[in-house]
Amino acid sequence: MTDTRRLYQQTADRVRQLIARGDYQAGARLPAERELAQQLGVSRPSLREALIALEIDGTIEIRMGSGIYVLNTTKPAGNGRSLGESPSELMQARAVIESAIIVQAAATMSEKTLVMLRATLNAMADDIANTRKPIEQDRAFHLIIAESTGNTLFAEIVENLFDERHSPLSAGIRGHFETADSWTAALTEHHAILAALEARDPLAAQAAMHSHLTASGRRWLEN
Amino acid sequence: MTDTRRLYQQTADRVRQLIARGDYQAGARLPAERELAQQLGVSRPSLREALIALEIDGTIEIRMGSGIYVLNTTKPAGNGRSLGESPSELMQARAVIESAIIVQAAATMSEKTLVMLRATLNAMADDIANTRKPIEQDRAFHLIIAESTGNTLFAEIVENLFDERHSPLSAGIRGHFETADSWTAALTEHHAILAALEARDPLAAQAAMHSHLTASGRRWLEN
DNA sequence: CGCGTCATTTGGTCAAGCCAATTTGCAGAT
DNA sequence: ATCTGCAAATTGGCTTGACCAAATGACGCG
Repeated sequence: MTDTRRLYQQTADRVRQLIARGDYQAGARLPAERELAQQLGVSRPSLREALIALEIDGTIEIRMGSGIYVLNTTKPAGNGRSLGESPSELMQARAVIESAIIVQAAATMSEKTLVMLRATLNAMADDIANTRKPIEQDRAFHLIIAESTGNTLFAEIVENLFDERHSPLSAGIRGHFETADSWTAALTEHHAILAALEARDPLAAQAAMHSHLTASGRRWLEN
Repeated sequence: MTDTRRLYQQTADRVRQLIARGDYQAGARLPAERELAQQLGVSRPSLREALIALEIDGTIEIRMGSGIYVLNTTKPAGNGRSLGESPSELMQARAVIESAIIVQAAATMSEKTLVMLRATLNAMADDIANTRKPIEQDRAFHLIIAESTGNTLFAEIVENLFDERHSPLSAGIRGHFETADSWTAALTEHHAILAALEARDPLAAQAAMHSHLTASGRRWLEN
C-alpha cells in the first residue's frame, strides 16, 4: 500500500518514529535541516512543513540559529493544558458512552429525526463518491442521535469527544484514518445503526453503535 | 511593536482574521496559494507553512488540485459547560453515563481500588455522624470508579458532570438535598455499589449505580 | 444532448540561494 | 592560565523560480 498522504505528514511520522525508536531522546538535538532533509530523502521546504507540524503538537522545539530539539514527550506537567488522551482512549470512551446514549435515543426516536439521519447518510455517500471527506456528515450523524434524547448534556459530551479527534494532538495521525475505504466502511456501519433505530430496537442500536466505534478506532490505529 | 514570531505564525493569524472577519465563511474557498501569498506579501512556501498550521488546528481543509476551503468554525472548545441544563437533565446524564462506565470498571477492579472506595465510605459515614456534608467523599467515590478504568476521559467526564451540580445555577436547590437523611440514603446506595464491585458483578454494579443516581436526582428535586 | 478529451487551474514538491540568529573558536589582553 | 571579544562557521528563516500531479472546466465530437 502506497502512502498517498501529503509528504509533510509522512515525513512528520518518520521523524516521530526516529524519536520513538530512541535515536533522539528528550533534549537531544536533531540533525540540521539540510542534513535531515537529505537523510530522509525530501527537500528542505517539505521537511520544514513537517517540522512545523511536529512543533505544533509539541514533539519538538525549533530554536533559530541553534537547532531542532526533542521535547519531553511524556509529560503533561507544567501548563494547564492537559490533552494527554491517546486515540485508543478516545475511541473507547466514545464507544462506551455513545452506546449508552443511543439506548436512550432509540426508545423515543421520532420519524423526523430518522429523516435527518437518512439525509446525513446520503450526503455522506455523496461526499465519498466525490472524494470529499465526510467529516461533517459523520459528526452530524452522531450529534443528531445525541440531541434526539432531548438532553443537552448528551449532545455536548458527544460533540466534545468527536471534536477531540480533530485536535492538534491527533492531527498527525489523522491522515491514516481518512481513506476512501475507511469512510465507506464507516458509512455501512452508520446504515446498520440507522436500521436498528428505525426498528426502534435499543439493544440492536447499542450493539451497532459499539461495533461502529470500536471498528472505527481499529481503523484509526491499524495504519 | 514589531512582531518577532515566525512568519508562518503571523501569517496564520492573518488568515484566521480574514475568516473571523467574515471575508471567507465556512465552506468558502480561499484565493489560490500563489494569489493569497502575494496578497499577504509573503512567499508561497511561507504561506504554505501557515496553511499547514491552519489545517492542523481544523480551520481549513486543503484539497489537492481544487483549493483551500474554510471549515466550520463552530468550536468554542474546552470542557467548560455553560448553564442552561436542568438538574433532571444532569442527573439523567450521570445515571446513563456512569452506569456505562462502571461496567468497564467492574471487570478490572483491583483490590487496591476497592480499598480506596471503602475508605471513602468510612469517611462519608464519619462526616454524616459529625453533621458535615460529605460532598468530597461523594465526589471521590464516583471519581475513583471512573479513574479505575484507566481511561482519563472517563474520569474527566465524570468529574465535570459531578461538579456541575455545584455550579451557581444549582446552588439554590442544593440546600434541600443536603439533609442528613438524604446523605444517609446516598451512603447506603454507595455501599450497594461497592458490594457489586467486590463481587465483580458488572451488571449488578450497573444497576446499583443507575438506581443510586436516579434516586439521588429524585431526592434533589422532590423538595 | 451526452460524453470524452484536452487545456487550465491549483496544490505538491524540489532546487538553489541569501539573510539573520546563534554558536563556536581563536586571538589578544589581563 | 584565564578571561574577553570579535569574527567565522553553523543553523534556522525566508525568497525566487521552476516543474510535476491532481482536479476542474470548457470545448468539440458523436
